[in-house]
Amino acid sequence: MDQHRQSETHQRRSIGARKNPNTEAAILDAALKLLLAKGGKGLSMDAVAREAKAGKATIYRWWPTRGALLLGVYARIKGAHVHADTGCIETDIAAFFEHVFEFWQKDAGRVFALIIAEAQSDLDVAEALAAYRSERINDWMTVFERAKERGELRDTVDCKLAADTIIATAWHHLLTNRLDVKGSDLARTLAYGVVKS
Amino acid sequence: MDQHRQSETHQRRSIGARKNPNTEAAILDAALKLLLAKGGKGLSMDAVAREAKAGKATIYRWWPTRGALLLGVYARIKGAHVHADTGCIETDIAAFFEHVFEFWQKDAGRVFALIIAEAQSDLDVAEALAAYRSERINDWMTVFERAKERGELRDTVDCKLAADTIIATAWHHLLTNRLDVKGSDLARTLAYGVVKS
DNA sequence: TACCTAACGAGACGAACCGTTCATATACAA
DNA sequence: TTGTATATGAACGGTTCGTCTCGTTAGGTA
Repeated sequence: MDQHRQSETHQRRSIGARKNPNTEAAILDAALKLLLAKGGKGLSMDAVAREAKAGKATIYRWWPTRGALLLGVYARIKGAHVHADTGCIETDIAAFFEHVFEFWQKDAGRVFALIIAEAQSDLDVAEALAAYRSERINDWMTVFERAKERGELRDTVDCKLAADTIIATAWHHLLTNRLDVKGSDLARTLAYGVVKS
Repeated sequence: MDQHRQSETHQRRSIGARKNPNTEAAILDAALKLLLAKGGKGLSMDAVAREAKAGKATIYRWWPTRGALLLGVYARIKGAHVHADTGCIETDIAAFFEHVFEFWQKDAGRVFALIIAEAQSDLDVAEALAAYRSERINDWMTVFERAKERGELRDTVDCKLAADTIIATAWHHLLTNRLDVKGSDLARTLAYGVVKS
């Protein structure tokens, strides 16, 4: 019968007046799969709907733009940021680069790079990215202020600018596809600068 | 008559077996105009063709992808890079940031940001951007090596990494829409790092 | 229980965009 | 003058976009 046909092809259906977590998972999985298989331009709403066997209205309901979908994918695969506290700011920075570059070398890097790209032409993504970036800056500011309190840093250091430079370096290596550098080299440059004492 | 109709609506036509410079100018102007008026997503090949009153085949012949068109627009409005040589690396860096941020605050910044974005999903643009970036890195490496020779820098400084950090900082401020910072503040952080002597 | 509301898959719809094809117009060479 | 090569613009089929409708499912509420 007709009412059985769809149940035979695939089972996922409405589970009532609430979001179906299976549907959400299927859509985000499909988006990530397409993204990795066909690159950023392979991620179209139509293709995701086909791949996930979902209705387009369902996708647009939860992720109204392509950028929102990208943010959803990244949130799904992202773990919590943990900052090492080795008592030495240089090794803290080095550990951060090693950790984030390794994480980005799996699928997450391509997703995050596309989010930065999308932010250049989608104001909502830009705002979400700015908020996320602000959190990361604050994380690093506390690390720097801790280091300053224990007398490791020069008193004139602007902690916010220092934090910003670290994030800038990380993003830059992601965007230019150079995630294979040694974190310790980057850390040395950022910790000591260039000018002789 | 039919063969006169098109000549009446607009005059630009083939000038034989060579590129029509008027057409090139009209297309690049149209692309820039759309880009500034409607943002990155307003720049479609169709819209450019309409705005420039040109055939799409003409556009695709000279700029086979959207990214190539972006590169063409940027090349058209970009001036030559000149590096100050004040004898002090910190003020050289500060002058660079002031100069490039001012340049980017006019239309060029939006164009270059979109090129970086496009490079995340277009391999050709990524290669062109890498080549361009490589030139800028080399510029800065010579500046740093000059400073090292006159004894201004620590001997252990990696000039390439230092150059990379400057470009990273500039890009980051562009991508996060913060071109209104003081170049001297950025220069101080990059020149002296954070760690006490 | 009976009704209301909301999520879901499917796909139709017009608009816009993509990349290509084709016919024509022009310059240059033989 | 005639032939060839290239630039140019209009048109075409296919894809994507974002919205909408439809029938179905199931939780929440009275």
